Amino acid sequence: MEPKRITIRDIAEAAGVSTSLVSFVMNGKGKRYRVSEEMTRRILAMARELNYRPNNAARSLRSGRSHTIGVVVSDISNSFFAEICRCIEDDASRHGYTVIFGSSDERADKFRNLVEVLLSKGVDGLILVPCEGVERRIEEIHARGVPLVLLDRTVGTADVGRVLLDNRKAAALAVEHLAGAGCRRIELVSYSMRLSNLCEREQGYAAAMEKLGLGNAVRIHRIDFHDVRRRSDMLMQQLFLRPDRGVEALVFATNSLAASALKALGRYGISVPRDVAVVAFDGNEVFDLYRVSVTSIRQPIRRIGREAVQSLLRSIEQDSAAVGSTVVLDPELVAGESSRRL
Amino acid sequence: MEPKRITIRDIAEAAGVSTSLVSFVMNGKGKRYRVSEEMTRRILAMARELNYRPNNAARSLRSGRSHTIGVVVSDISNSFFAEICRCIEDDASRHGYTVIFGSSDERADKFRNLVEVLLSKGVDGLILVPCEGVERRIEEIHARGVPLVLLDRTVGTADVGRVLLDNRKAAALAVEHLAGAGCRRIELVSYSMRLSNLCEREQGYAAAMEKLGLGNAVRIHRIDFHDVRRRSDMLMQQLFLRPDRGVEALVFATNSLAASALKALGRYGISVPRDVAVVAFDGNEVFDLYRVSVTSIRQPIRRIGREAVQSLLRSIEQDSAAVGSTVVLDPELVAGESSRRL
DNA sequence: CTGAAAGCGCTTACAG
DNA sequence: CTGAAAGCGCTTACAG
Repeated sequence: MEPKRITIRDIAEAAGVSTSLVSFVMNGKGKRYRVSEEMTRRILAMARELNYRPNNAARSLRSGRSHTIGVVVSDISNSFFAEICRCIEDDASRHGYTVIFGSSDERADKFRNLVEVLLSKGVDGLILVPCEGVERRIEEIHARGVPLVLLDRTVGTADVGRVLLDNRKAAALAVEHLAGAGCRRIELVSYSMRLSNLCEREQGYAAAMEKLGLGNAVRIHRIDFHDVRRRSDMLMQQLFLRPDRGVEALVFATNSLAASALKALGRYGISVPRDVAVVAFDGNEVFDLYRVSVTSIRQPIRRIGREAVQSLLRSIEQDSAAVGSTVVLDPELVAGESSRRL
Repeated sequence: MEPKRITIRDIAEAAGVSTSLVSFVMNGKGKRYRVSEEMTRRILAMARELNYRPNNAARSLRSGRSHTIGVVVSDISNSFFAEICRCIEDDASRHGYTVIFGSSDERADKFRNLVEVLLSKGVDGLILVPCEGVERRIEEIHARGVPLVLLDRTVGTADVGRVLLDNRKAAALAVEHLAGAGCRRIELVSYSMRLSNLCEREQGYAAAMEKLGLGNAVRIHRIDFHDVRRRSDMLMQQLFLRPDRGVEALVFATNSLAASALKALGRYGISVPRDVAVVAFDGNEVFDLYRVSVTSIRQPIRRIGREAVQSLLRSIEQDSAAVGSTVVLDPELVAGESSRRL
C-alpha cells in the first residue's frame, strides 16, 4: 500500500536517537521525561519531514486503548438521534476520540449484535440507547468492566452512567400547556414498548391530568413501533372519523409518532389546531413545512451529548471506580400554533 | 478492564496445542492447513468455553488490515446522505467491515482533517464525497495507494472508483416534465459551488431547455451553500414579490435548496403549484407534511451504496490494480402535485 | 498434519 | 536526560 510505512524507528535512525525518545516526544511526554528542547525540536522536524503517521493498531495493542467509542442509538435516521450523534461526535473528537455508530431499530438482537461488533473492534467504551429486552445484556457488559453510559432510557440497576430527561416533567408541561389553552380531553399517543422514557411520559401525563382534575379524561393509546405508519393511521381514523369521540388534544410521546399521525390527519382532512390541538415531542425537520408551526417538548440535545461523552470519558480514563452518575435534564416546551385552541 | 483477557495462547494451552493451530482454526483456514476435524472441533469448543474474543488491534497490526472503512459525506444529517450512509453500512457489515462516518459540511479543511483522522485510524479504504477544493488532496491520497471511491461528485482524473448519477439526464427529466405540464419559464436554483454534479445538472438543464426551444428562458440562480436559509429567502422574494418576473417553474438542484425555498414561499404566501411549479432533487422527509406532494428526481440510493462498497472492497482486496471503474446510474422522476400546472 | 519462532509498530518500566 | 529491551496478541512462513 503505502510505498513504505514510516515508523518511529525510521525517525530514530534519521535523528540518531533511540526509539524511546521518539515515542516520548510524539506523545507529548517530553517534559515528563525531561527530553531536551533541542532534541524535541529535532525529532518533531524529522517526523514532519518523513511524514510520519503513528500506527494506531500498534499503539492500541500496546496501550490497550483504542481511543474509539461505540454508540448505539435506536435509529440514526431519526433527527433526534441524528443530532445527538452529531453532538457526541463533535465532543468526542474534541477529546481525541473517534466514534462508531450503529442503529438498533429497537431490536434486541440487532442491539446485541452491534455491541458485539463494537467491542470486538476494541472500543474503549459504549454510549447506548437501550431497547426492549436488553437489560441482561447491559448488566453483562457492565460486569465485563466495559465503561458504559445509557442515554435517553434507563434499564437495570447497574452503576453505569446515565443521561436522561425528566420525562414526567416533560409530559406535565405538555398537559399544562394544553389545559391552559382550554383543552380538557387531552389524550396521549405512545408506543407499546416497555421503555423507561415512555413509561415516565405516560405516568407524567396521567399525574398531570389528575392534578388538573382531568383524571377521567386520561387515555393512553399505544402503537406498535414496527408498524407505526399503519397503526397511527388506524388510530387517527378511530379517533376522528367517529364524531362522538370528542378528543380535543393529542400529546405525542415521540417525534416519529407525531409525524406519522399528522400525515394521517392530513389524509382525512382533520385540521390542526381547529379540529385537534397537538403537542409533539422533540423537534423534527418534517414539521418545518407543515401548515402550522408545531408545539413541542424540546430536550437539551447539546447537553445530552456533552454529558454522555464526559461521563463516558471519565469512566474510561479513571479506568476504575467508574462511578455511575445519573444526570437528569430539564425539558422545555416550545409553543407553536398547533396547540392554539381557537 | 476485562477480568482477564483471553488470548489464543490460553486456548492453545487449554487445548494442549500450539497457538498456530488455534489461529488457523479461528480464521477458518483449517482446511487449507489440513487441521484434523477433531482438532478443529476441540479448539472451537475451547474458544467458546473461554469466551474468546480476538484482539482486533493485534490482528490489524500483524495483517495490516483493519476491516474498517472510512466515509466522508457532505452532511450526514441531510436525508440523502443519511440514507446512503445507512446503505453503505449495511453492505459493508455484510462483508465484515465496520464503517466510520464523518461530515465535511462542504469545507475543504474539515474534509482534509476527517480524512487524516480516518487514515490514522488505519481504515483500509475510503468512500468520499469530495467538496470544493480537495482535488489535490484526493490525488495525494490516491498516490499514497489508499483504496478510494468517489461518490456523488467527481474530481480530478486519478483512476479511482467513482459512483455517480447521470446528472445531465436528471436535469433534462425535470425540464421535460415541466415543459410537458405547459411551463416555459423554467428556471434552475443551484449552489454557487464548483461541484461536478451541480455543473452537470446546470448543463443538463440548459441543454434540455435549448432542445425544447426555450433557450432564452434559461436562467440559473446560484446560492451560497453556507447561507442557504437567508439566500433562498432573498431569492424567493426577488422572484415572486415583483409581479413582472413571470417565472412559471423552478427546478432545485438539491433537496436542501428545495426545502428552504418552499419554506420561504410559504412565508410569502406563494402557492405551489398555483403560483409556481416545483421539481426537487432527491427525496426528503421534510416534504412529507407539505401541503402538496413534491415532484422530484430520485437517485437509486441503494445501488449507489452497494456499488460504492463493492468497488472499494474490490480495490482493497485486490490490493493492487485497483482499477478505477466509473459507474454512472440513472435518475428517475417521481411525479407529484407540485409540478401540476392547473 | 503440527510446533517453534519471528515480527507487525509502539510504549514504558528499567538501568544507566 | 538517554538507550536497550521486553512485550502487547496475533499471523504465517518455515521446518519438521
